[in-house]
Amino acid sequence: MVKTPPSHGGIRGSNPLWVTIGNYRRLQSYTGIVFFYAKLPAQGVDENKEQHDVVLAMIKEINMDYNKLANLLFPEITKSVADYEAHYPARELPPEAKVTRLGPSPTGFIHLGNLYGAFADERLAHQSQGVFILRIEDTDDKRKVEGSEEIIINSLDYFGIHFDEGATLDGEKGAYGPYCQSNRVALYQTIAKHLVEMGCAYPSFATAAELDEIRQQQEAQKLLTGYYGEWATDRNLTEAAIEAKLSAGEPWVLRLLSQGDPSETRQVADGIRKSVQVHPNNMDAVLLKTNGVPTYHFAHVVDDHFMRITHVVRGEEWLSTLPIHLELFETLGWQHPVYCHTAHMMKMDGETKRKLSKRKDPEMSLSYYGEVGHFPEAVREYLMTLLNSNFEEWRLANPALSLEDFPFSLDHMSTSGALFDMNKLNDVAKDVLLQMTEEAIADFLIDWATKHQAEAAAVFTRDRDKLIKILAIGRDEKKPRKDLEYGQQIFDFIKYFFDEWFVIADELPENVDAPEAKAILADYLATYDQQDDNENWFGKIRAITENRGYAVKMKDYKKHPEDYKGHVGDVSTVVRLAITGRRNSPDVWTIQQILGETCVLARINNYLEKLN
RNA sequence: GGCCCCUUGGUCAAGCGGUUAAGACACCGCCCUUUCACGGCGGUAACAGGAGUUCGAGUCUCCUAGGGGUCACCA
Repeated sequence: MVKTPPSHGGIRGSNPLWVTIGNYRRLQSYTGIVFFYAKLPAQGVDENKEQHDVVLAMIKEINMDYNKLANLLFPEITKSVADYEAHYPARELPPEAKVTRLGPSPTGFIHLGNLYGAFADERLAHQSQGVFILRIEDTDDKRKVEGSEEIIINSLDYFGIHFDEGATLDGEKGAYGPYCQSNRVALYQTIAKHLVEMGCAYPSFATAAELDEIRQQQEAQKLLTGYYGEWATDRNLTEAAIEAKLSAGEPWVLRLLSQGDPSETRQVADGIRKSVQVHPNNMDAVLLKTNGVPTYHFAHVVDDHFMRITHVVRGEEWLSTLPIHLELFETLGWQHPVYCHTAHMMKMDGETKRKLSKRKDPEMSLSYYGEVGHFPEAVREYLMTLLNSNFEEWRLANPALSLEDFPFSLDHMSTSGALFDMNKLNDVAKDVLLQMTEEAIADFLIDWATKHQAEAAAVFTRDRDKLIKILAIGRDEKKPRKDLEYGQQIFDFIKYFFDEWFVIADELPENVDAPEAKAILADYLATYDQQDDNENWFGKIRAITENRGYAVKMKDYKKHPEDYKGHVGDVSTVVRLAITGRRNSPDVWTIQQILGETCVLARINNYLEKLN
């Protein structure tokens, strides 16, 4: 049998409601103003004059008690809510300006999914002449990792996410700080004290063992687990009992005295999902932990109110605790921000998809992308294709415009989780790199190698001009080459240009055996001239092809393969193999121009020897 | 298990009651080609299932199923 929530019987909103405290039952407005008061087991209100007077007296008394309790719990707190309202005035911004914030907890780990959300925050704010804030949510000591703030800031900076306000590498910036939650405890406690004064929060001394006991009973009875309703026995603690426990030094947490009725259903507007269905909260959620530091739920509400945040972008895992946040905003009489719950970025795990996990998916870590040298512009471009469904279409129409020119909008965000697709990222990268100059790519590579690829760093730095020439191959044409993706890939792709890493990696083509290859290379050496232009050079290839019985035209070979030893591609592949060590490479003549005569001849001679 | 979110091809996704159900990536084939790449042409491949509303449903309703998330003094 489901028990009726014992602590209320009224309807939330503008209507008053019943609340039970200890042996008393009272009727109050949802902002905490007490109208009537009666001893249990009263089930209704007797409105006769005599009782009314008694009630008024009791109200006076109980209000005194709340103030007394508040002072007992928070003797140090002397400021009022109004003081803070004055200290953090409304922002002076254009009407459409959005104020957003990123609130990472300093665990030192930040992954692609976080970047996805951060990018949305950033676009929303900066596109509307708003403000983008970095707030460090360090309310859990256990999770704190030394130096992780720096990692977070640097990782985001690498991907072009810059903040207007909040924590920075050298101190804090902005008038709504402090921006580390651990430095805002006095503020949280002031609001907490206010809640106690209103009779909307109370100290709870329940130990972990007691909570566990409650949970087990609830499970046995197949009831919803948690500290709520009549299970929340510390709601009934008398003033004397509280005082005794406090002076005995018993640890306590501050809990919300929830007044919600979960049997109701509400639709809440959401920036991304249009509307989500929730049931009002009835959990007496912990507001302040034993150490006086707030939980996320409380800190979020207080901070986003006083930092004057307009839009909260966060993952859909927060949907389930949204009712707690809504109740807090309402109880405090504050307007809540526009919630924007994003879909999770997913990953394939065996046969099924799942949310990205910091523990299981190190390769999703932003630091990983830096290590293998993904270009931030490419990652941003890819992320935007996931962020807004109409972005690819826009990009097709505006290939040269900056990403910042794209009108990002919440309306085009997906509500279902997207699988991260490395393939697509690399494809996007090719186009992005095409828009960059070779110099910019080279400088990025040198910078990347310096940090993550020491052996390449020395060579790239020494041969920067050569590197630029290599990167420039085939980019000027009407149909430019697109084979550059990310640092490590580019390094592997161009290694053969440098003697440090040059090796013969591939086999001869099927149509050519070793003696034949030697003959071809001998012919090639005999007429080799570094001064040849591309046309002359290819004329010589054609001559060798014809003289040795290969088809000069691919078409001829395909028609009558039996008439030839092979085709011109086979001949050039032998030469290519000698010079690059690979069967696949850009135009051989261009490569020779970059390598220089000495190097080309040496490589051919070495290969000839190898063929013996 | 309760509650919430989600569900169009392998992947990302258009679609807002009438379409031959777009496009991109990947894949396959052909063409071009001194290789690769690029490019061109073509192809395989989808509305989770079932009822209902309607002249007509991927689009609206309900149910079912599947996936995901969440149920802490973690965020």
